[in-house]
Amino acid sequence: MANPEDFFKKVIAHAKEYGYIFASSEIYDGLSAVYDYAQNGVELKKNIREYWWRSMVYMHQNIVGLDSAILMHPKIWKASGHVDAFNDPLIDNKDSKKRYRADVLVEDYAEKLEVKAQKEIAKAKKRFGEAFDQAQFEATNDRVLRYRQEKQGILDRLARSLEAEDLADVKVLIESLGIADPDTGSKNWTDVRQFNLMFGTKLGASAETATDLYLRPETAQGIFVNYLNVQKTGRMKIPFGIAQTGKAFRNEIVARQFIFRMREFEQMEMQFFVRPGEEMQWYDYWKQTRLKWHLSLGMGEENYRFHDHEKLAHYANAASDIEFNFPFGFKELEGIHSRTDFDLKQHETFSGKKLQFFDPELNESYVPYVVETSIGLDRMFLAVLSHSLQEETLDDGSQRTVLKLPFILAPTKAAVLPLVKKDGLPELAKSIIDQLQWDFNVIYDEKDAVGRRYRRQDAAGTPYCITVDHQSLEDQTVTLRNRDTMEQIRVSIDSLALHMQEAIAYKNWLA
RNA sequence: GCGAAAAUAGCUCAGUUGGUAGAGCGCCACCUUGCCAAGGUGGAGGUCGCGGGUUCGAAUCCCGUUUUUCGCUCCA
Repeated sequence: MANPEDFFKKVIAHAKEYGYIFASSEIYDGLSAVYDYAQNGVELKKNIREYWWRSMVYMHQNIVGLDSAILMHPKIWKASGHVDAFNDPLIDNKDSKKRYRADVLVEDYAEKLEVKAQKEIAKAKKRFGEAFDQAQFEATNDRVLRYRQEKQGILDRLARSLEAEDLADVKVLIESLGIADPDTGSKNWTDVRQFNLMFGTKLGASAETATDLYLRPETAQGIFVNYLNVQKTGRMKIPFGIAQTGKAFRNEIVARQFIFRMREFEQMEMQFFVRPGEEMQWYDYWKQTRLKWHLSLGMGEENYRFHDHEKLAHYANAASDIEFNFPFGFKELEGIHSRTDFDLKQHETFSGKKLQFFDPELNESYVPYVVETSIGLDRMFLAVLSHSLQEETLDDGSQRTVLKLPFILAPTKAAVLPLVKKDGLPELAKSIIDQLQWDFNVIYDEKDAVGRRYRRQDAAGTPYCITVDHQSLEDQTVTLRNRDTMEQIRVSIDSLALHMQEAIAYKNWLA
């Protein structure tokens, strides 16, 4: 299908046309980077969530679920580092129209001074050869001392300004140092502005007494602050995990690429608590286990890859992404992080409560290490949807648009179609609906020629079409058509549920 | 948030130098056909993204604004 950009547009158009995703608040011109899941979208999303939940919670005896609140005590975000880390001072260059983090610009400048100092040291080393005493040189050389002093002065002032939230002074600092746009050399800067990436809200109805709260920017913290409750009431022994799905919110500066990056999104996270020192083997275990889960959906091994992080976040000692081949290239779909004991330790400090686990085998208490798997449900949705949308050329040269969703994830499992809408065929078709709808999401359609109805279901992603014809009235058999092969088999009405069950059994997919 | 482009029916689009909107598909009803989309007849649906301005008159010209797309910046 043409080029990736056009294809991505097709995915978006298809998502709307077939009732998967609508822009939020559309009749009011929409709300930037917020989307609603439509009648089919909500089913697909629910099925993906269920597929994840079963693999995590039901298939692991030592993993249990949790549904913590979106609103949490504001101190949690202090402890987690989000209040600091999600506050970036940004500055724009008016000429190049590029945006930078103001603190990074200053830090880069300071780093250049260090580079100069290092050059002096290297020069001296060359000059003096074997006899060179580096420590002594660094302590006495005027130039080195001056560079280092200046560097420290700049960093101290930056730290003071940021601490005091004096953004004007950060700009003064940038101007007085003559820092230029690294790309263009322009020094024409805007003011420094603060961007808070967390959504704020208020607890309490009256404005005076209200407390400032945040909508959670990740679900993980709800697990950390509950871990000991779960461990005790569930009699969990390390290693064990807690899984949770739920909404999280971030004020992304630029939200783009359809549902890939939204301001309100849903995460599926599992925090696995392990003995300190054993985190790397569990990290490897979860990397492999999670990749296996993805591959079980049959969307092609070549469309996944690991991306190991070089630069680690403040809380992690190892981190890797599972990237998926989206229409706009390989992008992060899931993250597997070894979070150490950072979060729990932080919560011990901020709450003043002990968050230790007593390990009876070792006969000692410790704060567990945590290995996290965190996947964006909306991203997974986009991965499934974009991979499934295919344009086929049939043997007779005609075209067909088919949404080849994994059967187990498809919103509607079957459409029941009377060949004609007379002679009692609709009545029989409806009685089949009555029978199947206890176990499957099925729909009825009698409009238009049957071939047309097949194509309509193909485009909507329905795996099966069940057609009732005149023979059905005589021998209680119908045809069962497979979306992907377009092949039909004649089966008895009684055996329909069995055929379908076989095709969407978790055992046959997850195992 | 900055820059560029776009916005007309559910979708894809047309609309000539300004003279108060059309097509195809889709949708609904009826008729006809009946196993791989696009038969017939009839019908519903648009104050041309929104708000101002110019004009006797604006979908069309001007300004602002919102949203979308692309590029930049950001993305534990």
